[in-house]
Amino acid sequence: VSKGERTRERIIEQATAVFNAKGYAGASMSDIMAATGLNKGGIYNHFESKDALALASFDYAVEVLMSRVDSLVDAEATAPGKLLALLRVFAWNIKEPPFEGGCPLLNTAIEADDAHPELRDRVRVALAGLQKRVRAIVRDGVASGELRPAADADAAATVFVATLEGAVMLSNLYKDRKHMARAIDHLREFVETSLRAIE
Amino acid sequence: VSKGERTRERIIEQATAVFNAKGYAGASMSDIMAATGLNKGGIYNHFESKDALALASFDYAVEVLMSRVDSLVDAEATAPGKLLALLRVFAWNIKEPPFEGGCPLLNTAIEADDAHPELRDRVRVALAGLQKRVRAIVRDGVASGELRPAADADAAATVFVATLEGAVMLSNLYKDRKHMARAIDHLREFVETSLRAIE
Amino acid sequence: VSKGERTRERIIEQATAVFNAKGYAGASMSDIMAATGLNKGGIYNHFESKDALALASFDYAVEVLMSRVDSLVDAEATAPGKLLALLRVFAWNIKEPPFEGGCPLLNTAIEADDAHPELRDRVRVALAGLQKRVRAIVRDGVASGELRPAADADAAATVFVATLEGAVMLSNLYKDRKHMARAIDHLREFVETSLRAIE
Amino acid sequence: VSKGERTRERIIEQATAVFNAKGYAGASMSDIMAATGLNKGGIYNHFESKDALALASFDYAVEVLMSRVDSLVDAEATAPGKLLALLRVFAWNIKEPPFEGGCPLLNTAIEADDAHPELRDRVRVALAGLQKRVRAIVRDGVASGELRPAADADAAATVFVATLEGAVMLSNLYKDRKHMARAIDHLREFVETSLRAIE
DNA sequence: ACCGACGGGACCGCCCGTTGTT
DNA sequence: AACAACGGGCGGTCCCGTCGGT
Repeated sequence: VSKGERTRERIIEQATAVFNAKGYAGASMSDIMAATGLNKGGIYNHFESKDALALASFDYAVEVLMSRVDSLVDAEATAPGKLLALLRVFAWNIKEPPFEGGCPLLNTAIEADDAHPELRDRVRVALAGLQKRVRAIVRDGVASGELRPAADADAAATVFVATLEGAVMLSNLYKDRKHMARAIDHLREFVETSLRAIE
Repeated sequence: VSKGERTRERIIEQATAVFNAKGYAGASMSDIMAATGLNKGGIYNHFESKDALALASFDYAVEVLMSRVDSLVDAEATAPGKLLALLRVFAWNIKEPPFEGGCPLLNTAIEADDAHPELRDRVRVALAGLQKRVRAIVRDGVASGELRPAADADAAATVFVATLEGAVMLSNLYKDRKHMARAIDHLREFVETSLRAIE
Repeated sequence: VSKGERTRERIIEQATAVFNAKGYAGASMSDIMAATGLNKGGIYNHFESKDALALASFDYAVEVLMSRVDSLVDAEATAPGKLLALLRVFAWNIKEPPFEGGCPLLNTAIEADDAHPELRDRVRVALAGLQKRVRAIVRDGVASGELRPAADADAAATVFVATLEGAVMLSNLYKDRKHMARAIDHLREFVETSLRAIE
Repeated sequence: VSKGERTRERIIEQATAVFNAKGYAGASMSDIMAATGLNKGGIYNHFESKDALALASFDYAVEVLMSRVDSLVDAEATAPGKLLALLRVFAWNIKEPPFEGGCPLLNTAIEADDAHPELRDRVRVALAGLQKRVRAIVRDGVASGELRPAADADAAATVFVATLEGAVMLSNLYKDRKHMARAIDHLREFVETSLRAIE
C-alpha cells in the first residue's frame, strides 16, 4: 500500500466525521483541512472536488455501518435471532457511535433529498440494502417456519428501518438513549407477538 | 394589522418554504429575497439577522403542523380515535405537504442538532410537544378505560413519533407513499392489539 | 442619473484600462478592485461576473475607438479625405492612446480567438464594422468618381485594417511610432497611386 | 543525443503548441503535463520554471517559423523573387499552420508587451530579425539594380511585417483565408509597382 | 529520469449585514 | 418602509513549485 493510498484513506476517515457532524454543505474544505492536518493541495491531489470526497466519505460510512450489521446479524442462526441482533446494532450505534453527529444514512437522506441528487441516489441504495436485509431475514424465517406465514416482509422492512431511524433522531436530539431503548422494546415485542411462529 | 405586520408575515411564510427545502445553512438571503420579491433592506427591517428569521420560520412551521394535528385529533372523542387521527395527519402531510422538502421537525432536528443550538432547543420543545400529546391521549385513554391499564404512555409517545418521522424520511427519499402507509398500518395494528382495552 | 449608474460607468472605464493592459485572463478582480477603489461586493453589485464586466468593457472600448474614427472621418467630405482621416485616427491612437496597452481590438482578437467565444464574436463584429467603414468610403468614392472604378473596396478594407493593426503591434512592441508612421505613409501612397481617380 | 535530451525536445514541442493556443498565462503546467504525458517532476527536471519553458518554447517556435522562411526565400535568386517567396510563407502558414492558435510572433507580441518583459525582448529580437530579412533583400535588390534606387528598405520591412501579421490576425479571427490572400495581393502589387526597377 | 504527494497562495464568486437614500 | 450600494470575508478550486521516493 503506497503512501498516497494511506493518506487517501486517512482523509476519508476524517472527512466522514466532519461531514457527518456538520452536513455536506455545512462542512467546508477548511474544516477538512483542519481535521486532516493537510493543506488544500494535499487534499485535492486525492479528490478532484469536495463532492467526490463527500461521495467517498458516504460510501465509507455505509461500509462501517454495514460491517456492524454483518458482525452481529451473521452471528445469529435463526430469523428471530437475526432480527433481534439488528436491534442490538442500533443500540450499539447509540451507545458507541461510529461517527459523531448521528446516523449518516439518516443525515444524508435528509440533507441530500432535495439538494444533492448523486448523494441521494447512494442513500437510496444504502437504505434499500438495509431494508432488503430485513426482508430477506423475514422471508427466510417464513420459509423455515420460524416466522408465521402471514408475516409481511416488505412491511417489516419499512417498519424496522423507519422506527429505528426515527429513534436515532430522537435519541440524538435529546441526548438520551431511552428513545432508542423504547423503540427497540417495541420492535422486540413486534417480533415476538406478530412475527414469530406460534408453537 | 399594519402593513408592516403583513409584510413580516409574508416574509416568514415564504422563508419557511425556502428554509425547509434548502436547509438553514443551505438557504441564502438571496434565495429569500427572490422568494419574497423583497430586497435586503426590506427583509432586514423586520428581522435583525438571518438567524432571527430562521427561528421565526421554524416557529411558523410548527404552528402550521400543530394546527393540522389539532384539527384532526380534536375532532375525535375517544383515545383510540385520537391516536388514529394522528396517523391520518401524517398521511395527509405526505399526500399534501404543507411545505416542500419534508417534515420541518425532522429536517431541523437533523441539521440543527450539532450546528445550531438555539434552533435545536426549539425542535426539542416542538417534538416534546408532539410526544406529550400522544402521552396525554394514552393516559386519558387508560384513565377512561378505553386503553388497557398496562399501556405505557411514554413508550407509545416515542414509538409513534419515531416510526412516523422515520416513515416521512423513507417516503420522501423514495418519493413513494407506501412507506408511510406501512408505518401507519403498523401503528394502527399496534393501537388495536397492544393498547386498546380488551372488552 | 443615479449614483449606481455613475459607479457602473466608473467601473467600466477603469476596468477597460486594466483589461487592455493585462488581458482578460491576466487581469484579476483584485486588479479591478484596486483600480476602482471598490470592494468585491461593490463590483459584483453592478456586474454578475468577471465575464460580464469584460464584455461591457470591450463594448466601451469599441465605443471610444469608433468615436475617434467618427470625429475625424465625418469631418471630411471626399472619399480620399476620409481615407486619409482614418490614417490620422491611428496616428492619434499611437500618440495619445485612449487606453494603455495597445489597441483593444487587436489585443482582444488575439486573446479571445481560441479562448473566449463570446468575446471573439464581439471583436468580429467590431472589426467588421471598421472594415465596412472603409468599404463604404471606397464604394462611395467610386460612385462619385473620386476613386477609380477598378478600386476593390473589399480588398482595401482588409489592407487598411491589417496594415494599421499590424503597425499598432509593431509600434507598441518597440515603443516607437515610426512603424505606424511608415504604415501610414504606405497607405497614403496606396490611396494616391492606386485608388484615387486619375484626372 | 541522450534520452533526457530527447525528452526535453519533446516537452518543448508539445508545450509550444499549448502556449500558442492558450497564451502563456492561460496555459497551466497541468495543460502541459497532459500534452506531454509527463508528470510534474518530469518537466521540472528539464526546466526550472514555467517561465523558462515558455522562453524555450518561444525560441523553438521562432526557429520553426524562420526555417519556413529560409526554405522558401533562400530558394529564390532575385530580390523580387525573395520578397514574393516571403508572401508565400505566410500563405503557407495560414493554410498549414505550424502551430494551432495563430502566429506565435503576433500572439506573444500582444501578450508579453505589458506583462512579460523577458518574453517581450525575445519577440522584439525575432520580429526585428524578420524585418531585417526584408530590409536586406531590398537593399541587395537596390544594389543589384533589381529594385529601384528609391526603394526604402526600412519602410518596406515595416509594411511587409505589419500587413502580413495584421492579415494573420484577420484570417484567424474570421477563419477565412481571404484576408491573407488580399494582403498578399496588395503586397505583390506593391513590389511590382513601387519596388521593382523599371526596365 | 521521472513520479507523485504536498504546501501555500491566488483565483472568482457568493455570502451576510450595514449604511445612506428614497 | 423599502431600495440599492457597498464592505469585508469565506467558499471551493486550481495554480506553481518543491521534495522525498523510486
